[in-house]
Amino acid sequence: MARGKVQLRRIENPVHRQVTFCKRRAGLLKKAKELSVLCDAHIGIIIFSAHGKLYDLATTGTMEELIERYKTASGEAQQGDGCGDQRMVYVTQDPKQETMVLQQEINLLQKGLRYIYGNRANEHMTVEELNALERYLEIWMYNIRSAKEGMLKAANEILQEKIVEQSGLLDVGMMVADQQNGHFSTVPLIEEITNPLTILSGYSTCRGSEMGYSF
Amino acid sequence: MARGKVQLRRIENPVHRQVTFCKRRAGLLKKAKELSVLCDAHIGIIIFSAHGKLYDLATTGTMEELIERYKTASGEAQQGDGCGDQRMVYVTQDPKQETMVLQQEINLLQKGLRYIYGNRANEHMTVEELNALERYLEIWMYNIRSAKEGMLKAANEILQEKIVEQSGLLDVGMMVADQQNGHFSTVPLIEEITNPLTILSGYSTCRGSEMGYSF
DNA sequence: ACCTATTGATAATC
DNA sequence: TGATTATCAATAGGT
Repeated sequence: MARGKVQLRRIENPVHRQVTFCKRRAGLLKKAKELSVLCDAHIGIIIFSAHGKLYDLATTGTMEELIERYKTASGEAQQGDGCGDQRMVYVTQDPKQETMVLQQEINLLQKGLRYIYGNRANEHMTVEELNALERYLEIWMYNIRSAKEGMLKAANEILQEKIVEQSGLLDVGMMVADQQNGHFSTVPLIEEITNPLTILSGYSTCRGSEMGYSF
Repeated sequence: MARGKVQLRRIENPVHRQVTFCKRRAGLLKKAKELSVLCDAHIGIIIFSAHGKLYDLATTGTMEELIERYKTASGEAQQGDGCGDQRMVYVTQDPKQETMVLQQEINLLQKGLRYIYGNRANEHMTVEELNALERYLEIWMYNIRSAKEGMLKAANEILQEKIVEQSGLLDVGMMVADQQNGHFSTVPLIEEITNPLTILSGYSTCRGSEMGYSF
């Protein structure tokens, strides 16, 4: 890319190769994170350096989850869509897969519960799992707050209707308070919710030019 | 990239999102192949689109091979016994009661999951439940971030020890940077931490290996 | 590590 | 979809 076109073959100079490996590896992972955020994709990347060192990334949940999902998805697979140059394996989001994703998330949540509430000596969580959990929670909070907002709006609309109907004075504050402690089952949606995991609020950038996770 | 800087957040327009997904997915896989060729790296990529379609790439052998290798390489995570356990939220003595509280919370979480993921028409949550869930999540986030900070501090201490041991010049920045995309990938750099540790009075004397952290 | 000249990727548009 | 192109982003080579 810069100062000279690069040939698409193994870099012979070991120093250059190592430097390029570091730079491009960072670039690749950054691209993956961007794709994940921009397009609701769930991406797992496994990189083994020439010397066997492992680098990995799971934009959603844990790598284990993605691997499990991969196995079931690739098991029943074929076909391709019209777009890309790569083989595409799985076709549609079937209930089985969706159920599995859900179950995996529940498992992680339960593990997190035991870890947080229980004795940490009996429950071990990797940094990766903790990060995955944190991302889940952020998304949940977003969804929950959206839902509450939606409820409030719906409540307000109903109030408005009643006010119009009666064309009279009504103690609005009283009614809203009433709804809050009661049951309001008709929950308005915010928008299409494909998969909450993917409504990632863009990852934050570390100060400087490095990209990283929010802490 | 072109005609306007892109924001790092989910693309709302479904058409744009799909187009970008196709383009960037192709770009990502191309980059991976280049990295693999240029630097002798073995790379596996798993991509699930928002609709559950699977796209994958294995630059070397099969994905299954890479996955097996991944499990071996990442499975070398270790764990230790717990050190003084901090219970930040609930302190319930009776195991039976604690179990019950846990189970209740799990039930709420699962309900929340179904609510968020599934059809909201089939799952109703009251505002009160949503509020409770939100409180749980806030507490969780606090705990998870604390745990991560504890891990980081423990990791730093180990690094410090290594530096002292060698009583020589070691490029710490390099080491950490190297780990960024490796298995410490989600742990922020040392320099970025300083203050947050004040939250963690309880962890200060603990070593990572003594706390059940898996690095 | 850090800096730029270049190349490469891609968002908008047709 | 498939091209085109104006711009932005990644990075090779050098310090």
